[in-house]
Amino acid sequence: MTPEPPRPVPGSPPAPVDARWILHVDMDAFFASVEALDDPALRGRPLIVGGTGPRGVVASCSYEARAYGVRSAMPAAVARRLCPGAVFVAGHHARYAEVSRQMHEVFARFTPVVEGISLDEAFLDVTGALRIFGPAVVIAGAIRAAIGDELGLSCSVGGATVKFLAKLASEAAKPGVGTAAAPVTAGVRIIAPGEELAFLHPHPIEALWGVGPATAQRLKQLGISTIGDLARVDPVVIEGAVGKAAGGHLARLARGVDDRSVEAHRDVKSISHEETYPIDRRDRDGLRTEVLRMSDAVAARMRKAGLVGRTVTLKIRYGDFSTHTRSVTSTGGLDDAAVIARHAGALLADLDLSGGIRLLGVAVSNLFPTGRGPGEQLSLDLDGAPAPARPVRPGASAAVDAVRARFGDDAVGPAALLDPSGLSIKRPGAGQWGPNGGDGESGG
DNA sequence: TCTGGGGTCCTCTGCCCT
DNA sequence: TCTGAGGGCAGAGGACCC
Repeated sequence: MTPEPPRPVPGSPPAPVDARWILHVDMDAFFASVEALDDPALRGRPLIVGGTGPRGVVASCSYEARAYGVRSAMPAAVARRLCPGAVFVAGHHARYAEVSRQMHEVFARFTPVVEGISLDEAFLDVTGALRIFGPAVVIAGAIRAAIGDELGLSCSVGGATVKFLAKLASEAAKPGVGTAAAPVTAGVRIIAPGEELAFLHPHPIEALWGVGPATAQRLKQLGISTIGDLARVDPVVIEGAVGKAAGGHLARLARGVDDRSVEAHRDVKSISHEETYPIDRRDRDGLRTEVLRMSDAVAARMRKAGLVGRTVTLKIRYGDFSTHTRSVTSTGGLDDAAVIARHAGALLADLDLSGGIRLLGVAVSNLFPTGRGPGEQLSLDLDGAPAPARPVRPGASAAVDAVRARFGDDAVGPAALLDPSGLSIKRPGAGQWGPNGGDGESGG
């Protein structure tokens, strides 16, 4: 397909065609916008996508909801209090993934070098496209127009010669953001070479990628509150405050130095599944069944990705929100639900559950492609005694995958996961943003 | 106000081996 | 044989991102 004819964005500086140019595309209120796209009745209303139960959080919200102070990652209970009239939607992850694929089809018309950060964000290295489509500002405008015309969605695009500045620029281009010194120009903000530090230094340190609440607190104790402050401090002092790796990295960013490239492909390092329960749990037998269910979910995703792993990690979070992990590393690769569950179950057996746990999770890391790493997986009996090593073979797991591919995820699974009626199998995935409260939609 | 789920990366500590 | 240093690795936890 041929890209849209480029539309110049007024007010943005021209970009030289000989520099490296990176764009950061960030969809505006993505999940909420997709919901409103699919259901016109939701348009123009305060809309909150996320967990609707007592322990849910806000994953995305419309700009109408933001006007009430609702923000992403906010507890759903707080959001409901701030905006009682909001419509709550549990969300449709598969639909968001589908729209995300369509976004990437648009990106691919402009450059093959696309790094997806999440469903709604991506970096694009458009250096090679400059001579075809024009300067970065024109490409940014064309992408934004194509997303709007073809998908019916709005996005913000930032552009710069380095990655993290492109991201900051897209945030500056968001609706409602902008100052007299740095006005927003139609959802596009380009940081021209030479303008970097003037744009960067007034930002608070929290704007830097990698500075969260804990790091910001430490830096503020040193009297550092803006990126400009950070740039004026000796990097050794920063390293002393936040550690060598992070300190050196932040010191470079504060000077506008970021040599990271746009990576079109990144290897997956771990695959996990975790869930928060509506009320704290102490039932060890029930939790062992949960471990099996989560192991089944993780194993299925690993096999789908063609990966096996060596390290199994069990994660629990107690009622007081303290989080603990226990892990074990096997000598061979594993991708079988029963084997993962036995490792995780043995780790669970060593933990004290008397205080009640709110979250349980199973993860597998140390991943490598099937057939490319250690060729055996160690099996543990449920009582923790190791069983003889056996080769990794498709066997029963492959049969399960084949049945699921043909008849759906609920068609087959471990017998222990049958519900009391025996008619259906509990599956992972419910409660993407925390346990839901009931019908998944309320309010209005 | 009370904190999801799926990730990555870093630091620290302890153990084992040389 | 004992001890200490140093490297590599595993395990655990923390911080951060979207």
